[in-house]
Amino acid sequence: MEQVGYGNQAQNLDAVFAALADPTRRALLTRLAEGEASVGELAAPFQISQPAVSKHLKVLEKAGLVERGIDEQRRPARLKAEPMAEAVEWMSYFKRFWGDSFDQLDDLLVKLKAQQEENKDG
Amino acid sequence: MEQVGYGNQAQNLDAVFAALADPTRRALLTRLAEGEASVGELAAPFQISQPAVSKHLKVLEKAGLVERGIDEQRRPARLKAEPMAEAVEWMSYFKRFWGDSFDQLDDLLVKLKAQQEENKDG
DNA sequence: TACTTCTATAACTAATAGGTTATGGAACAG
DNA sequence: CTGTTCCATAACCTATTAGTTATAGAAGTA
Repeated sequence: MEQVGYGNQAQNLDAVFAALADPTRRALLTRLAEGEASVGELAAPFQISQPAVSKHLKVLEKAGLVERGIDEQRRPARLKAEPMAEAVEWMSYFKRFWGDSFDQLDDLLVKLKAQQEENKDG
Repeated sequence: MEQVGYGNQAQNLDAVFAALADPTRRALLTRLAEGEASVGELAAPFQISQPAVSKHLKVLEKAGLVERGIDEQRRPARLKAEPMAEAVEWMSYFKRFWGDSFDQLDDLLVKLKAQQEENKDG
């Protein structure tokens, strides 16, 4: 049984929003959007120590935003963006307070989906 | 110390994501979506002290998510959701990673629309 | 084996966050 | 004025965060 509103996802939302609240971590995610990278590769552009990057990666990992792999000595990090969808979903509750842009995206996707259905039928 | 310039947008994203990382603050925003409320009204349902709520409101205010008014002795809080749009915009860069197939995108859409309907009904 | 590379972890520090109680001030009610 | 209501702020405590340096271990290389 779930209550309406927050509760089940709240804990993960805590972790996701907190992870995104740090500019270095956001930059790491942006870098990872280009492809997986080792700790060393991630640390290089930021001029903070390697242990600091390892810590950031751990925060991202706990939020579910990053997965780690094994490649010889390396432990490459890989982006996992799904938790962002939950964050966006939570914020979508408020979209009527910030205007139509979200609605427009929504409309566009509905139209595209409808076209897909048309193609299936025809 | 910062090495590579994070801009004003980044600073605001820091504040917005950090503000959203607390479940009490998210609950306050959800409450404010129903309309403006005084500090006392906001504090009542949560079992934390009034000064704690005042602090949370200050965090939300600095993130631009809340505005304060004046009504006799009261200082009602009012939702301002625009900064959420910036947060969503930032995350939209990663949309391709949480579903590049239309079916997955459609799943998200269905969830969002379901919430929308809930809001209309509730 | 010995050395180098890559990363994690421990130990420490300084700052911030989230909570408390106490208190004071501003705005109404009498 | 007196008292009450509403709220902000101060002072304080504890836990967490973000960084550091030092070190150890695992894996590849000579």
